[in-house]
Amino acid sequence: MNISAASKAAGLPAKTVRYYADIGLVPAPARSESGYRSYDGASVRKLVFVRRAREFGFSISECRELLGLYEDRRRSSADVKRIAARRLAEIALKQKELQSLHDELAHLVDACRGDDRPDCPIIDGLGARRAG
Amino acid sequence: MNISAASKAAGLPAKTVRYYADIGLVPAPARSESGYRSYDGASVRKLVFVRRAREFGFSISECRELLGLYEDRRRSSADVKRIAARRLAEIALKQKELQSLHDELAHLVDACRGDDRPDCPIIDGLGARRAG
DNA sequence: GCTTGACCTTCCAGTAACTGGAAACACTAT
DNA sequence: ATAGTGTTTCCAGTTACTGGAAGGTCAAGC
Repeated sequence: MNISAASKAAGLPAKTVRYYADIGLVPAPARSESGYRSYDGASVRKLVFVRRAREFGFSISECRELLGLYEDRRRSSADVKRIAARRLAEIALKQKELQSLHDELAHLVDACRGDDRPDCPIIDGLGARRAG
Repeated sequence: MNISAASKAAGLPAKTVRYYADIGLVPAPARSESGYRSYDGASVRKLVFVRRAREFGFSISECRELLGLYEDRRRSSADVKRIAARRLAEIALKQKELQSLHDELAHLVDACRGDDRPDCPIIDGLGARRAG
């Protein structure tokens, strides 16, 4: 399996597949005689795992941790749950921030007539923070 | 007003204030005889404007646009509203993504006993995408 | 006048996680 | 033989800063 087949199977760009091996996130693949990278099912499964974890917003360094646990037959669920719960808390926080951002900006957009006149509550609203 | 006073007034690190002038986002400030940057109220107002816009998630390039409109006495509300509405749509999309991410990860965390046993729904759930 | 310390300057490098592109080699089909 | 596609390495660029080194400036205290 050359890199483009593996990258298609994993759902990642070939560049990214190379990159993940370069930084040691996944093991460097075997090479053909001519130097082509050669992938098997196990490598692809790891790449899928990493892609999924990245989609969940885990950082590369968290992916390293998770991948370690993924490969370790003796890992406890507790370790994994700890990392996932931390990530979940970050997501919840991000959601709250995004919500207040949305509300504030939506308020400004609503207050803006959107016509040709220079008077604009959005610009005014960006100029100074209101209480809250 | 030296840079640290201006940066405090604007609510930005001094490094960032320098950076914004370096990339031409705000005009380069006047200099004292000894080469110190010297800020006035107008520069500070612009910096506050940029800080606020950045807090709203506008990119530097969008800030450039908005700042241009902010400074242009003849700008129409429509221009500003268009940029803000686009940003609002992006925020809404991000919110939806974050929500499904949250739900899926929360589901996995709930399904995990979090004990010492190696059986772990989170790890399993990262390995393959379920329908949905 | 001299020192101390805070503040200022420029410049270079690093961060996260890739992505784009050039130059050159390998493989396949015609 | 040649064309076209796939692959390799390596370097640079992206975004929006941030950290740090080396050195100049200013005000206060002795």
